[in-house]
Order: sequence, then structure tokens, then C-alpha cells
Amino acid sequence: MGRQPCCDKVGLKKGPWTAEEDRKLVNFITLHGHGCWREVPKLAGLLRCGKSCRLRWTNYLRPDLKRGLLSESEEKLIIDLHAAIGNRWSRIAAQLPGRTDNEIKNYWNTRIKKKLRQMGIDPVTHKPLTQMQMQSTPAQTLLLQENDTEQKQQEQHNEPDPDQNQSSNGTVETLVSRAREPHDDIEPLQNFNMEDSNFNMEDSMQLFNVCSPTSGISLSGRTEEVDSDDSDQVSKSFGNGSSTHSQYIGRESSGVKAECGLSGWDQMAGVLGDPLSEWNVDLESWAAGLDATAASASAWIQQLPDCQWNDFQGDFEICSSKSCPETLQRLGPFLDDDEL
DNA sequence: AACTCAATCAACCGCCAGGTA
DNA sequence: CTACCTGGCGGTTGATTGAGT
Repeated sequence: MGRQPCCDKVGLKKGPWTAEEDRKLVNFITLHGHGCWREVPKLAGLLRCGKSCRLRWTNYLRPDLKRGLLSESEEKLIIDLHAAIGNRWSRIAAQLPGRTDNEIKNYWNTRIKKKLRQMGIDPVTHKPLTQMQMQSTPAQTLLLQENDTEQKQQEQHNEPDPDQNQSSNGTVETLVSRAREPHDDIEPLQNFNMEDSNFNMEDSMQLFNVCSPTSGISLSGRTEEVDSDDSDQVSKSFGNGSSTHSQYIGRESSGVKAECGLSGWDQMAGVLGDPLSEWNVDLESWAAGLDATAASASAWIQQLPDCQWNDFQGDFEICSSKSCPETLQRLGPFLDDDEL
């Protein structure tokens, strides 16, 4: 027989946490810290085991958690790290500020795995699936074929976005397009009130597409706000299909806090100077609403020679030419070598 | 409107490693 | 060295939600 479960004591509650339980736990840890987890439920007045309290705090109540969809850069980082170290979710989570191992594990199992298979990549070995098919048993081959059928059916259901840019690996563009679809009908935020705790993610997510269909310059980015009970966040990211630079700004009810959970991609290219610095000085606008962000982005784009900013009801596109040296120089940090 | 099915993700379970008496 | 305790980890489950019919 294995070890007895830690929650087998009569009277200890299991299952989903109530708002009241959350409040008790948050209040206690805020005031006293968690110390010994076994003592936490007793001292906080909770009928839970310490382990349950620890998981609830770690995976859901911690104030430094990010919420919402993972960004393109985060997803790419997860894929890269998984290829390097496998299912070591806590190690992977350590590289993604504000994300939990549980969240990443779920995201991997429900989305990335599927997506890699659709791209013909085995999510376990990160090698092309055709190789696996050649090496697999008849039963495994049958399974893979069934997966292919499912993929085709899914692809038929997912109508491609006509505006979608094709890139060599498609990672960022695909993600941006996916994120766009459910939000095409979103009205731009008007009179956004930072103190208003009722704003929601659906109402506040908008995207930026920065691309040039004729020149080959392809930039994409998005901004999103994520609502949670205790903290709100604004994040922004820009990518060129192979690397993405992201930054988020944590916001508390008391005001704006530039928390900046940065992934390694930012530092890699050192792009926090120009042009993002011009956005950084506008943190208040970022946090106050995406209209301001859009205006800021629009202003920056339009000051570039030979650039045009097009507004498509919340989604944006920039048309530019590769023939202008200054534009190339300023967009350079976001471009692959072969695009320059 | 009712039903089915798939997707999502919070929560649980059992195991392991490290620390300590 | 051993036993025990605790925190952490990865795999899995099951309730909920949304899409499709």
C-alpha cells in the first residue's frame, strides 16, 4: 500500500475552493506568510489540508501570477525548453515569470501538443512525425493516421484568416491570427477607468498587426489586458515570426506598477530602447486603456518615412517599404536577418 | 431547447528528494 | 544510519464550459 493521502481526515474539505476560502487564505498569507503549510489551514480557519492550501496559493492566488493566454514568446520558449529538458514543468515555469508549472503543463497538453502535431512535429521527440510513422508499430501508425484525420477535420473547421501572413515557421502569425478571431467584434475601449474592477478580458483585448504584404517586412504584435480578482495586467509583445519581444505591466488598484515580467527574448535583442522605449514612457496610457496604446503606436509608426498606419476597427496594419533606410533601421530589431 | 461531445483547467494523487532529529 | 516530516513535482481526473447538431 502506498502512502495515505494527506486529506483523509474526517471533516477536511476537498474540491473547488470558494471565494470565502480564498479570502481567508489570502488574508492569512498576506499578514503572516505561509510558514509551515501544515499549520496554515489551522491558523487561517480553513478545513483544508496544507497541501491543498499550498497548491491553491501557488497556482491561483499568488499576486504575481499572470493571467490569460500565453504570449507567442512564452509559447515559443515553452516549446524550446521542452525540446531541451522534456516534461520538467517546474523548470520550464521558472523561465516564465508569473506562470505556474500546472498552467504550463495544462497548456502543453491541451494546445501545444495538438499544434505541434498539426505542424507535423512529434511533441515528445520534437522530430518530424513522418519519421515516427516509419518507425512506429502498425497500431501506432493507425493512431497517427487517426490524428491526421482529426487534424484535417479541424483545419476544415478553422477557416484561414485571409489577412494572415505566412512565415517560414508561422508561429507568431498563427498565434496572432488565432487570437484575433474571437475578438474581431470588439469595440475599442472608450473612457477606460483604471479603478473599474469590472472590465473584462474580452472587452479589452486588442491586437496589432504590423506588416508589409509587399515588401516582406513582417512584424506582428498584440496588446492584451487580463482581468483577475486581485490584479490586472497589461502585456505587449512584438514579434517577427521567429523571435518575440514581450513585456508586461502589472497594475494594482493603487496605481500602475511597471512589473515587467520579461522573457529572455527582450534581452536577447536589446530592443527595449527604440522603439519600445517610446512606449515605455507612456505606461500610464498603457494601463489606462488600449486606445492610448494604439495612438502611441500609430504615432510612432507614422513618423517613420514611407510608413502608413491602417486601422481596421481595433486591429492595425502598417504598410511600409524596404527601400527606406531609416524605416529599415528602426524596424530592424524586429526583423530576421533574411528580411533585412 | 435539448442533447452530445470535445476542450479546458483547477484540483487531486502518489511519489520523490531534502532536511532534521 | 534510519525514520519521519515537509515541500515539490509530474501525471491524472473530473467538473465546467462551449461548440456543434
